[in-house]
Amino acid sequence: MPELPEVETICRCLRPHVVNKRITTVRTTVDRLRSHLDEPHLQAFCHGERVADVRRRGKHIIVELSQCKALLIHLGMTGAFRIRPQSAPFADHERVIWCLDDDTTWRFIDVRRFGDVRTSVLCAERDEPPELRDLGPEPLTEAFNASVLIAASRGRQRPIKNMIMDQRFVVGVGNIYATEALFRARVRPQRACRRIGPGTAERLVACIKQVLADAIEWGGTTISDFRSVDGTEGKFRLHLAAYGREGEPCPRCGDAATIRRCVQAGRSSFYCPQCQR
DNA sequence: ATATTCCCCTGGAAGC
DNA sequence: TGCTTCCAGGGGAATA
Repeated sequence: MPELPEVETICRCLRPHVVNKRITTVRTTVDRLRSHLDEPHLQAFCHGERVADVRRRGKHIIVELSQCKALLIHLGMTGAFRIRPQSAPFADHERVIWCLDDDTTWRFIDVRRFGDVRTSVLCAERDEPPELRDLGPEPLTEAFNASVLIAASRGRQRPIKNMIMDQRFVVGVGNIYATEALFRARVRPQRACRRIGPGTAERLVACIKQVLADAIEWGGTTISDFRSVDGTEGKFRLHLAAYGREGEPCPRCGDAATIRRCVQAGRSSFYCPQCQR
């Protein structure tokens, strides 16, 4: 569900609720999410800790505690957070509950349990957790640029869409924003990445950055599940040009062309056969 | 090494 | 109405 703009939105919304609060207790309601959930370990790890910061790396959320300890949280497809009073009973699909010292609780909700809550230890404050070392550059930084794309494409046969969704190449881009960026850049998702020239690479990189920045402005995209910590929906859905629009006229070509759907790497792609080449 | 396919899980929508 | 099938924003393991 959540890609970079949704995770960024959630981090911004979560921060004021948890930063500088102290964790008193951790409760889990299931044995496992994506990986095993060890309640005693989580409790020992978090007990008495003050939340120093909440930040994002790709689609991962890093909750920094003191002394380089951190929680690594991934939202998977349906993960979300809610802040509720200590007295509120457990609701459906609440998987991990942190009790804070201000009489509130911070709860991780995840219907499909594709999410993940792990503990980690950083080498230094503000450092990258070792578990995330293989991640590619952040798309909204200078480290992600056309030469990186060209270099990663060399000698590769895979479709460009698969490449930009590969978190080792660039982080944070999932199915929706890959689809939208390719539409904006007029690049067909099936195009072999090695067939992307320097000009097209520049255009595509710019479109990836722009679509992610736009989506952050609108608080992300809500198709069905996504909600921020305060329950608000992402408004970027109204600005999707291609995603989910199979059979509709292309926003660029008008009635001259119809958006098509195909399946790549097991996920739906949407594109205009006329203006995306 | 590289590129697909399968699978984890649940619920909502569409089809019959 | 009710049952079945398909589909979903992610990612990692298994497989060609």
